[in-house]
Amino acid sequence: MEQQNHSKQLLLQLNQQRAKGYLCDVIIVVENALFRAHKNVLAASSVYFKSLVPHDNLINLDTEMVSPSIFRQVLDFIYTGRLSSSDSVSDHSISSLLIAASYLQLTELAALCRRKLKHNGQTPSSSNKMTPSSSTSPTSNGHTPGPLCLSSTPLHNHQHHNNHSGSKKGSQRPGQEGRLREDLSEKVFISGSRCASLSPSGEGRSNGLGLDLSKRSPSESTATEEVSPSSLLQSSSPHSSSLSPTPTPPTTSSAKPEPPKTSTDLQPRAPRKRPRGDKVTPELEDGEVDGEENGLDQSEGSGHSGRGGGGGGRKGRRNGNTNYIYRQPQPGFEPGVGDNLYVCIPCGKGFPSSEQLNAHVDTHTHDQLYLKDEEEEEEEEEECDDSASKEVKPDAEEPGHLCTVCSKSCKDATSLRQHEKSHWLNRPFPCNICGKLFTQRGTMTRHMRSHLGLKPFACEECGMRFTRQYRLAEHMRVHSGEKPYECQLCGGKFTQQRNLLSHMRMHTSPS
DNA sequence: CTGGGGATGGGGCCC
DNA sequence: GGGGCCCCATCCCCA
Repeated sequence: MEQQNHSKQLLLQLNQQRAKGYLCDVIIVVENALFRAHKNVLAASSVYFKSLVPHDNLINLDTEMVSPSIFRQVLDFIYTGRLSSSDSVSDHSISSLLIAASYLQLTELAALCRRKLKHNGQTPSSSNKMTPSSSTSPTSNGHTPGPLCLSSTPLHNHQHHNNHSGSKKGSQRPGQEGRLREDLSEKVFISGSRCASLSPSGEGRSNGLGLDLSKRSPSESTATEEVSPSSLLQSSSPHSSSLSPTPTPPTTSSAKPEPPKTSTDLQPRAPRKRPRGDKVTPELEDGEVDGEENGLDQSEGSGHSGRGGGGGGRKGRRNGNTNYIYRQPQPGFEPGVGDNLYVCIPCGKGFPSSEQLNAHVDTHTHDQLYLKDEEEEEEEEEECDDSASKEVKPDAEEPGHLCTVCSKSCKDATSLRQHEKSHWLNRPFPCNICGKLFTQRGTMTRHMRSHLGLKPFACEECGMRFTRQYRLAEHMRVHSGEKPYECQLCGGKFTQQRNLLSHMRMHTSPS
């Protein structure tokens, strides 16, 4: 007994889910475009993806090998077994597809392309150099094989992933692992910079994550094919910057040399049973993007944007401390509930399709982005809108470089400018993943790292990793036992200044 | 159950 | 852009 159309129906369902972003657990970045997909499907179709998806939730493809339009066809093929209509599949397109298929080790697609070219009288030789059979496998590290890279290195030897596996099993000392990871992280950053320079727009700005944060107009962003719902949301921002990959070889979110899969893997020898109970790791855990951005996973809480869910979940605690300008869900709206899988972060409205979301996103005016965060700032708002938010004047006439808003004295114009940014109501730097807005690019970049799990700083003692060097230094006192902060009232000593301050509040509080 | 301490994550801000 | 620091929030452990 056999269900005739079982596989066909299954694939159809998967493709429909992909279209909606439902349960998609990986994002493939190709130039300006983001493609959401299912790891299982990719792994089942491509040896290349199979080597990457277990470790990475964000895969950056080499734009020299595959363009967004081509990858779209590739993805369509993976999910349907068919190529696009013939009109769009010219010989040139087929050649490009063949290159992409070879690069991605999609043997069936590559064979299909070769047959097609042969049928059309073309010789696929030029592309054949990348065919799977020629062992041009992408370097397993995911760092692009590139046209000139014909390495047949076994995937497991791949430095990047090898590092991963080694670290998990403790075959490597935590410290060594940490150092290796750090190196890898740096490599990624370097590659990001390099790629930024290759950005066609010329405006490419590396965000330090290997992602080009070049500003793009909403129309540009929304026009991007297959952009994930979350990225669409980000794109809705006037300052939207589509999450564009740097034209580098498949760099992956793995800039993080693969973080431990679970919190327990990070377990320091001891301080705690787990680093943070509320947070497995900041990695882009499977489904995190979907869950948080699409509101699909209600169990995961409201996520970064703080919409819905009442602040539950791992990061709910952050809600009280965040200054989302654009976070309040519409009353009565429950993101991700029912068919409204596409949620607009700014207003919290849900839509059943990306098209409807896109249309809705366009209705947000520029002004909406600059809604005041706090009512008490209303008075300042006028000043800021008139002066600071437009262009902070050099303030050369102010003797002490006084802030026009709070009269704070700054040592020079640069400091003043930076200080005045704190008064700006607009936050020109949006996170492409959760949509949160920041006053400084550096803060946004740091925030993005938390999404992507980039933790360059590793403790050599326990292997625990941090996003900030300062945190690592702070953490090291756990191992050294150093307690440099002493309470002047009771003599209590603390490893961290903030805990001393917390302690001091205990002394000073009425209770 | 509660409060204090230890430890960590994230954002703001300044240098 | 990155480093450093501060602050807030939170979680876990333990007395």
